[in-house]
Amino acid sequence: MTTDSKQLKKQKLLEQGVTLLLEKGYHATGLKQILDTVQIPKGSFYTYFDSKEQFAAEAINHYIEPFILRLSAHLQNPELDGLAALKAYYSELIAEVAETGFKGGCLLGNLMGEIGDTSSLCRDALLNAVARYSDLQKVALQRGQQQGSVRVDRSAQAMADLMLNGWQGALLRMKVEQSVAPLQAVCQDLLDDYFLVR
Amino acid sequence: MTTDSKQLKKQKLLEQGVTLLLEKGYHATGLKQILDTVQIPKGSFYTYFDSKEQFAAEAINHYIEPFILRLSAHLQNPELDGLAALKAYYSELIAEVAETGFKGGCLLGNLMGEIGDTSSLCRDALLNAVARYSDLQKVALQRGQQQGSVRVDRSAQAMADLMLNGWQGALLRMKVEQSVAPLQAVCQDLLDDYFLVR
DNA sequence: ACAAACCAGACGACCGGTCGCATAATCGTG
DNA sequence: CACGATTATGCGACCGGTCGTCTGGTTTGT
Repeated sequence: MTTDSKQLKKQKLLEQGVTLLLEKGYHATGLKQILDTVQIPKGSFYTYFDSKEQFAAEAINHYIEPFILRLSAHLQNPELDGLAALKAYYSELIAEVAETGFKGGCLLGNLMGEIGDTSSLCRDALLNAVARYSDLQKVALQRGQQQGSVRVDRSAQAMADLMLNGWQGALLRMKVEQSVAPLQAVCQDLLDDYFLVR
Repeated sequence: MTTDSKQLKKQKLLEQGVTLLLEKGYHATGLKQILDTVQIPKGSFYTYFDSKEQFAAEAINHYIEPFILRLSAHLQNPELDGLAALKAYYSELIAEVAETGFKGGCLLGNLMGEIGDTSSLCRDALLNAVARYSDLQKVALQRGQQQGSVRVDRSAQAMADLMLNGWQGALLRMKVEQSVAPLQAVCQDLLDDYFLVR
């Protein structure tokens, strides 16, 4: 098999892996199920990945990339200041999750809860992904501070972390309440009030 | 077997169940493991519970009770106003989790993430538990509002939800960062700043 | 013809759940 | 009260299924 098509199959595995991990979690997702849907024989799995655990770690990185790109895109929109970019980004996310029926939530949050303290491999991947994501939000807030829309008596990093934590908690609530209301609430509380200049 | 000793064994099952569910999650915890540690034969499990799922639902209720009692206790301390009671309560939780090595986090949060959108039985239990817990925090904040320490331009319920969501998100961060810093940060951001009167 | 890559199937372990047998408790009868 | 018959209960062994992982025969490419 060519190196190209191998990478392509690996990509497909990760893509489907993200979907299933997001839908059912780590332990409830079988490798067989992932392999079947992308038509890759079970015996071949270990030519792509060392183990299920390492597969999940790669899936984590594969998952976060689009989110970073999308937030970056909003940040490069010259019409939006830092805070407005964040608002636009989260509005988009809320609209999307409403369409998909409140399923899944965030893979990062789900795996942090399920295996964040039992799989060191995944913990490292999660740490890295969260750090990159958090940094980007920090940048957005920093810009907002420079532009005068975001308060400066709290560090951008602290506000980014609060936003991220509140969002993760709201995603959990969304799951059980089957509603985007918690997501809207946290965005409103933080982006439309707490983060504003006094 | 007497009804009394049966209830006692059921209690033991729930106790150990909570411990293991908290430590490893729903799907990674086997009934056998729970039953072995409390010396109850596997065949007897279904005289206590209808299924693993229903067992988890009961474990959820069994888990949240002590937290409600503890927060209630702080609220009944006449020396503390509503906000101070919340601060004292969360300080206690942080101190405890630091001693236990950042393991587990919150059973409610973990199960919301793992099975909150796949097990309707557990979802109902989670909804109920979260509602009771959230209500109690709302009461604390309401009292703080009456006593003049908590801002009144936001509803106590909204602030209670924000606190709860931020706390859950911080617990996830704690797991992967192996540190109580996220917990302290969210408490400080909300209880020492955002919730204060302007 | 040979090496490398691939993959079917098997492996042992464990899952949640069931079932029939052994034991215990209750009852009927002398 | 004694004792066999009958019912109720407890539980170890087992069910079909799935798990993640490994191995060795087969295919592929050179």
